[in-house]
Amino acid sequence: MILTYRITEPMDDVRENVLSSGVRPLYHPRPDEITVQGVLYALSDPVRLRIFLQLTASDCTKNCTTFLNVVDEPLSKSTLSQHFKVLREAGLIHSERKGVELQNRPRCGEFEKPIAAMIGGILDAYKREQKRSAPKGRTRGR
Amino acid sequence: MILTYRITEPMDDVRENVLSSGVRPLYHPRPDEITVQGVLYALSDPVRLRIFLQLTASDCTKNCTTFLNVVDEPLSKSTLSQHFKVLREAGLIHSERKGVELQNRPRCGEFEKPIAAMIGGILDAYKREQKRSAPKGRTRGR
DNA sequence: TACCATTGTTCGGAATCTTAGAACTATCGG
DNA sequence: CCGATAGTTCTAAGATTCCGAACAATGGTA
Repeated sequence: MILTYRITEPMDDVRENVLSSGVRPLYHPRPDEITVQGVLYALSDPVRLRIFLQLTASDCTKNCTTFLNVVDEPLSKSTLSQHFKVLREAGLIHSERKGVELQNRPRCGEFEKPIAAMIGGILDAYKREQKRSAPKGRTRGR
Repeated sequence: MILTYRITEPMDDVRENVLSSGVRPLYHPRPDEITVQGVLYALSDPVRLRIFLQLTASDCTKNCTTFLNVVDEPLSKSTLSQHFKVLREAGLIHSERKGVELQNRPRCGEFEKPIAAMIGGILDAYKREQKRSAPKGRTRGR
């Protein structure tokens, strides 16, 4: 996906300008800065697609750790952190620091019309696909 | 995107089974084998998205060489070949050998409903985005 | 049949991206 | 202040992607 989507600079550069505050501020693009290509790239990864789906499905905000087991093999914290950054900088989710954790929610309400329609189509198709492959003897309850 | 989308085996393995016919047969998934994830991955690359858009825009088939300059920097033949393979194996295009060249066309008519809607949404949003960014002193004609 | 031009594929190495573990920052609760 | 928790950054290993070069298949021409 090339450098087109490297939005943030190395930490050293940041510290120089911000006089060492420690944590990098969270970057969120404006709705009109959200691109088709950026969204497709963000959702082209199975982990990120599932995270985004689950965030849109439930109406509440969720922290990152919630998704450590979003796919079969458990992910490392650092990988997850990276995935959230990609989703955030593509404009798909909003993240807010709340105490020690990060509250993440989808930005569905903010998308411009065509982007909103596109994302709706993606989520819809994905949900149907899931529904079709899942229903094999699901043990109800525990 | 991991090996999930490595559909074809190394050439040596192929030759063993096919008793050295030379060219690998072109793999096309059935419509019901086309996945959301596969499509998103295929279109997450700027080159492939543009190729696909241009194939759907014009109604005719096009060979690979046509797209050597689909983005600013000209691509190499080998890279282009790889991109077409990805689009084909994701189920987005159909390729047919016709003499010395490959005729490529989008498979739009074949997609299952949800996938078709998803792809429609993507292309629509992408077209609008292009339209918005392009209109700066376009020299009409030559 | 031999030869050459054209189109696309495969191979191999360099460049780039992704991942995970370790070290680190920041916040909250005793 | 100390320990526990949640995320981030760094770095090195592993995977992908890209290109040039060599190759394969077809078609035309002699």
